Amino acid sequence: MERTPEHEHLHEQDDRRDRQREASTIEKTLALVGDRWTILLLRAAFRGIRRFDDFCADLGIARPILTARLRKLVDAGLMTKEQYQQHPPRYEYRLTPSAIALSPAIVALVRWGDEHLSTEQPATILVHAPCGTKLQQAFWCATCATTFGPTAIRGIPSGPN
Amino acid sequence: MERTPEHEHLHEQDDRRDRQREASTIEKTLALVGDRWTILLLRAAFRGIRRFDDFCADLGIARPILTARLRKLVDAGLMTKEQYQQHPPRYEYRLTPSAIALSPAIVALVRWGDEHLSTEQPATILVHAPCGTKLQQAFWCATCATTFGPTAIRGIPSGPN
DNA sequence: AGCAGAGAGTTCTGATTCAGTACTCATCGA
DNA sequence: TCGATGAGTACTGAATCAGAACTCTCTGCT
Repeated sequence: MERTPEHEHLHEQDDRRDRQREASTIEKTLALVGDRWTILLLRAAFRGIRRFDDFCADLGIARPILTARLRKLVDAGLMTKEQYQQHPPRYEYRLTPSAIALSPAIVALVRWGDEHLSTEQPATILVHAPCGTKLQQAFWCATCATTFGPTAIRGIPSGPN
Repeated sequence: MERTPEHEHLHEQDDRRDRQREASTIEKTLALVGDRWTILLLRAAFRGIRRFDDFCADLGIARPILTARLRKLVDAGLMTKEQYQQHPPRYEYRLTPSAIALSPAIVALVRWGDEHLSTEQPATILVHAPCGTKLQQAFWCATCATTFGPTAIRGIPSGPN
C-alpha cells in the first residue's frame, strides 16, 4: 500500500523522478486523508468536537471505523489522545498544529463543493469576516504583489540535490 | 499560515441545520474526490496527461479502476471524454473548468504533504513561475485588497432560510 | 491477404478494506 | 443492584482494490 521509493518498477522516463517523488508524498497525504471519513472527522474536530461518542453521533460514522480513523490520525501526529478524567478513564482527541495546517485544504474542498456540487439547497458561503465579501482563494505572490491562478505554478525541487 | 491559539474551528455558529447542510455538500465532494486515486488522477491531468494508457502508466493504476474513476469524473462534469480521432475511435479526457477550480484544494494538499509528511527526501516546492518566489496560499479579499488566514473566515448561509 | 501492434477498454479472479449491528468492560449515581 | 455512560471490540456481509488475461477495432507493414 505505501509505495516505497524503491518501488518504481513501472517508470521508464527519467524525468519521471521528480514526479515520482512528489507523487509519493501526495500519495502519503491521500493515504492518510483520502477517504470518505477522515476529512469529515477533522472538520468535526475543527468545530470543537473532541469525544468518541460525539464524533460518532455528529458524523454518523460506525464505531469501528471511527476507532481506526482516530488511531490513524493519532499515529500520524494529527491528533492527540488525552485522558481528561482518571476514574473512569475517558479520553479526548485534539487537533495538533499539523492538523490545523490542513485547514486551507479543507476550506478549499468545502468551497469547491459548495460552488460546484450544491443542488437545490443554498450552500453556506464563506466570507471574509471583516468586510463580508465572498471569499476568494488564490495564490499570492508576495514578491510580485499579485494573485495568480494554477497555470502560473511551477514545481522545483528544494534542498541540496 | 498564521494560527491563533484560540481559533480551533473554522467557524462555529452551532446552527445544526447549517452544519447539516454543509456537511452534505462536503460529503458529496468527498464521495467524488475522497479516494486514493481521484486526486492523483486529477493531478496527472493537470500535468497534461489525457489518454487512458498514459494515465495508466503514469499512475500505476489498474485499468478497471481507471475506467471507473474516469467515468465517475465525466459523470460529475469534472472531465470530458472527447474523440480526437475518428478512424480507430480514440478518446482523450480533458479537465473542465469545474475541475480546474479544484486546483486550490489539490495544491493545498500537496503543499501540506510536502511540509508535514515528507521524510528524508527534499520535497518539491511550488513557486510562482514568473518570479520564482515560493508559493503562498492565502485567502484573498478583493474588496479589502488583502490576504488573510483561516481565522478571518466566517460562514454565512446564502439564500432564504 | 495476413499478421503484429496500439489504444481503449472489459472480464475474470482473489485479497483488502468498509460499514453496521451487536457485544464487552469499567465505572458512577440512585 | 440496576441502569446509564463512555470507549471500545467481535463478527458479519458488502464494496472496492489490484492484477492478469482477454476483446475489439483499426493501422501499418510485408
